[in-house]
Amino acid sequence: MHPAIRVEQVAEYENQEVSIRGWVYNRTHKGKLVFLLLRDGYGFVQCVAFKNDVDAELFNQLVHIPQESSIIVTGVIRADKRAPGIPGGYELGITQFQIIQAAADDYPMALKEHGVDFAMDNRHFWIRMPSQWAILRIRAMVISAIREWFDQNGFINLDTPILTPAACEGTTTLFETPYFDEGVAFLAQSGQLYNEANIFAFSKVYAFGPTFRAEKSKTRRHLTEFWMFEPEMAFCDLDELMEVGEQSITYIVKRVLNERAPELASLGRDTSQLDTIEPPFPRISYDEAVEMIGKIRDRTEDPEQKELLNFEWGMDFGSPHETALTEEFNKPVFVYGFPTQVKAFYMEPWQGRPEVSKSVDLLAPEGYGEIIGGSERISDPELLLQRLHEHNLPEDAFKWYLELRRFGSVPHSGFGLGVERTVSWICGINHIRETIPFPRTIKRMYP
RNA sequence: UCCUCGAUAGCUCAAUGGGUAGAGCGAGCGGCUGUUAACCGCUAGGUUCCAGGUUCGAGUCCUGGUCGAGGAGCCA
Repeated sequence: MHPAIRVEQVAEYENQEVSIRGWVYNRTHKGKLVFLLLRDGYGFVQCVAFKNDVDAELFNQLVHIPQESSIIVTGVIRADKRAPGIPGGYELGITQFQIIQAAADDYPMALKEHGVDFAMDNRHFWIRMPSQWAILRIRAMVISAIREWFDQNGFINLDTPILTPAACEGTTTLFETPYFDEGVAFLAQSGQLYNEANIFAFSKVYAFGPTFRAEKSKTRRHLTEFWMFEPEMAFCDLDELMEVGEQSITYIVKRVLNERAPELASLGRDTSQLDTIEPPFPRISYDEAVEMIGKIRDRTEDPEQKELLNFEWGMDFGSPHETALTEEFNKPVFVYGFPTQVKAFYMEPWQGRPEVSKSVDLLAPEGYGEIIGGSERISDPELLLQRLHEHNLPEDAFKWYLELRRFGSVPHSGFGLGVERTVSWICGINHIRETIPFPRTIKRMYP
């Protein structure tokens, strides 16, 4: 009896007869020879039949099987350097095959380049193609790795609500939905405030889930629905937070390099850019960053680019600034100590410099931008209340949040890691929309 | 909200100064024993995004609109 195997296991079954269940990704025939490129969800493998080796009816069926038909194919695995596939290098010599369903002959996704609009309209098919399949396999590995690292380092996963009351920051960038007699609920932009409650019961926690932003951002780095991984730690200052950031990011990169090498190779990713990722990451202050941007601007020839790099102390970075900064480093870089005025109300001020907050962003290399944003949180109840008022936030909505500071307040810190931006960077791809199975952007909700 | 660009066969694109709308891929049929998005031959496949205008004649020029893309702003 031959075992049913997964394509990723082919190397273990060399010279054995096996079955593989999957779909016809491509078919090509050359007279008395037919090749099927079969995908089974775990990889892509070439299957071959010679006309003289199989019966005439079977050969005829193979020659005519439509792309995307679901089949079970049986045969002997053999090593062959000519065999394409992921991982490739092995092929199956067909002895039997069974058609589960012969696909219709008008499958829309021809094996060629497609425009953005067409590819996105056919996202439900696009994810079958090797590039998208590889990216999403890497996404899953990134998520597994994040959870592994935090689970192994004393964190507990406690997820936070998606439906939240009016609160946090202004409501202009929140999606709202009717909520029974309460009026409206808002889709969460962050689980942070609830995370802060959780640390006083569990010390180190993380939340992982979707977040929603109704911003009209239309760039390669933005989605309206994206996934964020948010750790929060009691008894933790900004330096310790950065250590957690660099260690967890390094772990993620190493896991992907080890476990998803064929996928990275199929994407054409230059992994030499990732091999060097090791702690410590460079840490530069906002003040130093402003100075660096000024120098970069001074040596920039292109007047348009020069204009984009205009900057003065007190502004928040735009994409051009982040990109210019990260090009100076070959590792992710921490920028810390942003001006209080551009950051959220809950960030702890710098000791002796109240105009600066204990905040930090981690910028990915190669122009991929901010992948982590975090801070040490205000632990003093009086200061927190004052900041709420300064930001014109409703005190009663934050009653529970303020109460946290009255019963066992401690220095604490946390950050949010954007999963899609991290996957974009690791995969080296151009647009964030390819890093999530069904992206939601300002212009698209289908499929 | 602003700037720029685009829409022609199922897909990716071409079409001289305004003069019969084409190619490759995909699909169907046939040929070929090592293909890598194979190759070769044949066949089918069109409301040129929509509405109006100019003209003997509009894919092409003009006006308005729709949809999409890239970027900026925005992104606690």
